[in-house]
Amino acid sequence: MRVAQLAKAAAVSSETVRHYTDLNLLRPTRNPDNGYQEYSSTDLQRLRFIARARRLGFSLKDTQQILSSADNGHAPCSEVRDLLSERLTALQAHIEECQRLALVMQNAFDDWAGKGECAPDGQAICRLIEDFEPDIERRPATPCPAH
Amino acid sequence: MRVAQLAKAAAVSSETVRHYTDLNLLRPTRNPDNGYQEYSSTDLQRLRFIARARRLGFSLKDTQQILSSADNGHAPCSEVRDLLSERLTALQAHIEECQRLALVMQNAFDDWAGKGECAPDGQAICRLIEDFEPDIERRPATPCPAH
DNA sequence: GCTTGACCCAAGGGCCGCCCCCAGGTTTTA
DNA sequence: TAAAACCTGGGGGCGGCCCTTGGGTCAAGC
Repeated sequence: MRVAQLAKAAAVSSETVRHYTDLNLLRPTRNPDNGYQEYSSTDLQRLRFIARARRLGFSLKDTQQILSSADNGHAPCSEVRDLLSERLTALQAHIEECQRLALVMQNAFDDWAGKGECAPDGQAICRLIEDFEPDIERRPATPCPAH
Repeated sequence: MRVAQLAKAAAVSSETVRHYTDLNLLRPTRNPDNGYQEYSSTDLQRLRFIARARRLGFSLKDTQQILSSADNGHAPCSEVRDLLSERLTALQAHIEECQRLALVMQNAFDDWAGKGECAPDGQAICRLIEDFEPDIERRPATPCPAH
């Protein structure tokens, strides 16, 4: 199969396929006539595996490690279990971090409901923010997306 | 003040100060003798403002926009409120996404508790992952960190 | 046979918010 | 006076792709 076919079969983008190929997660052969990448059904299996692993919260690096374990003939299953539990713990910490931030934001929002506009006086930038100082907060270890 | 002093006064790193300076969020003058950056108390105010805004979940781009509003003599407060509510909504969506993922991971973990090792047979990579397909899942709009 | 459009390639930059390194100049401290 | 601590600009790196540039290739319709 070629890039687009493989991508479609695993419901990812062609760029993703190329990216994984660059990372050596997929190992296509070359069509000597035109230089195109030729993917096998093994590649499809690997790609689907990667997609599932990512859905389970593994990083690409995790997946790389798991795959190379398997490539070397080791059963990666206990490794996978350990990794998953690590990732789950980290994810839960991340969620709590985000929830704390959401609380801070909600509090700020509520506090501000009654305050009026601040005129720019050449001193203050925006009192809504300047006057707000949340309870002692630590930097999130895993930053929450501000997007 | 110089970089390190300013950084300390706002409890951020010198690199962060330099980064914000590159982004034109801070506007130091130059000491003509040695070419060092000289920050004013206004810069300190701006830096503290930025730090607070970030603690409230705003992105640097948001903050840039708010500051330039203020620079242009507009009171950014209503803008700030709107942005905050947008960011809060996005954050809540992100949290829910992460919670769904955590559930999937937890289910996977529980499901796997009873399964044994899978021997590498040249076909399966890791049945634990390959056999697992979570309930119909969509790609997270805001990806959760797998680290 | 020729165009059109869909596909393919490699290489590189962009996103975000910094952190870290380099190689060299300056200032502060002991 | 020497060491330690600071400063400069420029560049690369993180993750996981996405997008662009500037080509080459291929299938289908006229």
